[in-house]
Amino acid sequence: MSKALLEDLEWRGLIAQSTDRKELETALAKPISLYLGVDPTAPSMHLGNLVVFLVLRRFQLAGHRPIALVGGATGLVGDPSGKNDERTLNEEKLVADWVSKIRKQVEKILDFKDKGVSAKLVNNLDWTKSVSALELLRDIGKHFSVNQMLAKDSVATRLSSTGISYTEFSYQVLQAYDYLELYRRDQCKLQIGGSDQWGNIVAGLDLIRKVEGGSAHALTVPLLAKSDGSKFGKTASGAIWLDENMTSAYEFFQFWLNSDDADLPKLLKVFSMKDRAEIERLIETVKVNPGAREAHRELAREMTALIHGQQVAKSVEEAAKALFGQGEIGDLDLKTLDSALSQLPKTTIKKGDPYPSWVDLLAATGVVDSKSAARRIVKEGGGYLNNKKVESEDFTPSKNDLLHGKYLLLRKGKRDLAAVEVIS
RNA sequence: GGCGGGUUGCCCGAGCGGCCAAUGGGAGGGGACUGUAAAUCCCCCGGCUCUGCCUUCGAAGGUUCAAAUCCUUCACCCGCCA
Repeated sequence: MSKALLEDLEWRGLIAQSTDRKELETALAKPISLYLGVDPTAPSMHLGNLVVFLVLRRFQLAGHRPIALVGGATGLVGDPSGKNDERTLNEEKLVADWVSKIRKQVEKILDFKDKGVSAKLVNNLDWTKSVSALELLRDIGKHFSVNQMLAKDSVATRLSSTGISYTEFSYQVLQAYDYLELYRRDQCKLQIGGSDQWGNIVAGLDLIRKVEGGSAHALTVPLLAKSDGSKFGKTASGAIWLDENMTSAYEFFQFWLNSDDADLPKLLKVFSMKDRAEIERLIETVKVNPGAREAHRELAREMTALIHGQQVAKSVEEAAKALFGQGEIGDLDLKTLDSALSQLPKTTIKKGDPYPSWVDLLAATGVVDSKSAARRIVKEGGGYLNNKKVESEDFTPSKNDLLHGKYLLLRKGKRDLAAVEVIS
């Protein structure tokens, strides 16, 4: 079991670094507890976080017990890893709010009902907040060598550039303490994380060895990049978030569907829970018949269902199918149109009110940033009403343009859609 | 502490009194080609009540008919010396 899991992770390209492979294999021969932490630095996790959480899920599926740690405490301090500048501290209340939002997302990814290896969710604030400064310095701090702390990449990088505050410098101590705590209370023997977490994780291993004389393990996952080397999981409008209010389910689905063919093999391996044989089959379809985008679609379905639920995934896919279909948009029946448009950003206008001009409408729906941008788009032939190009800047839609007497479908470019609904 | 260099639009980076909303590259956007892909080619890329007007060149003052460009003060960064 242990060997198969590690081999699978290896094949998927999900192992960046680990402590001694043989020992890790041995440890994994029996079910163990392992943990993964996220710091609440935003109201939602994004695809980068998801990668590592899916690895945690893979461990759970292989029979191990996952502990998801949300860093209510560490999030207040700020991790210097991978950051060029000191971060501004967030309000406690805000962080607490983010913690609760992230919790909900974690609950979708891991199985909390599994009888044997039910997942567990913890918040490091619970054991950190009552520790006094003196206790921390005497009981924990004593085991840290500043020499070693300074040598850590995250710290060294900052020392040679913009500097680092005592607060962020102490981050690794807190994270190490987390590992120790989980080692003690849950016999947690493995911590996983993004490859930028290696230093922090190792700090924990050292602490466990010094304080408890115990041995624990570490495994990191590579940071994901696209085939062209650019950062993965970013679009023009920013990161792809798991929160529906930040990245709609429709956008989320479209993100996968529109992925570069060249990235598909990697994406499938990293994100999909499908087995190796199935993934290899899908990769083959990309080569044989790329235009069909079967693999894109499968992945989009799987990911959307995981994060937004089966139902939503289905309706979002249907919406895309209807809106991008070959036929006349006006031929869609009202029911299909209703549900398709419900997935899009929408603005309303009151029945009887004068219709805004074409340019105003584009700007109002948010498909373009400003009226200037809207004019530009129209001039360039990138504005479409009900899937028909409208090149005149002074055009104003009218009642006759309404679909089923209530909708206008706006589009910028090839796939940026929005809806306008006339309400009474 | 002393001397010198820097801070420009999303990022990098020119400009160094009027011709500057500001050269060039990247990112991004539109079009063509396609498959709601990539590559390629063409075009665009501060805002608005758009033949004009308004706001931008670290911050605040000042000189001038006119400043991103000159002067003063402040903040931050980077070198060299102590």
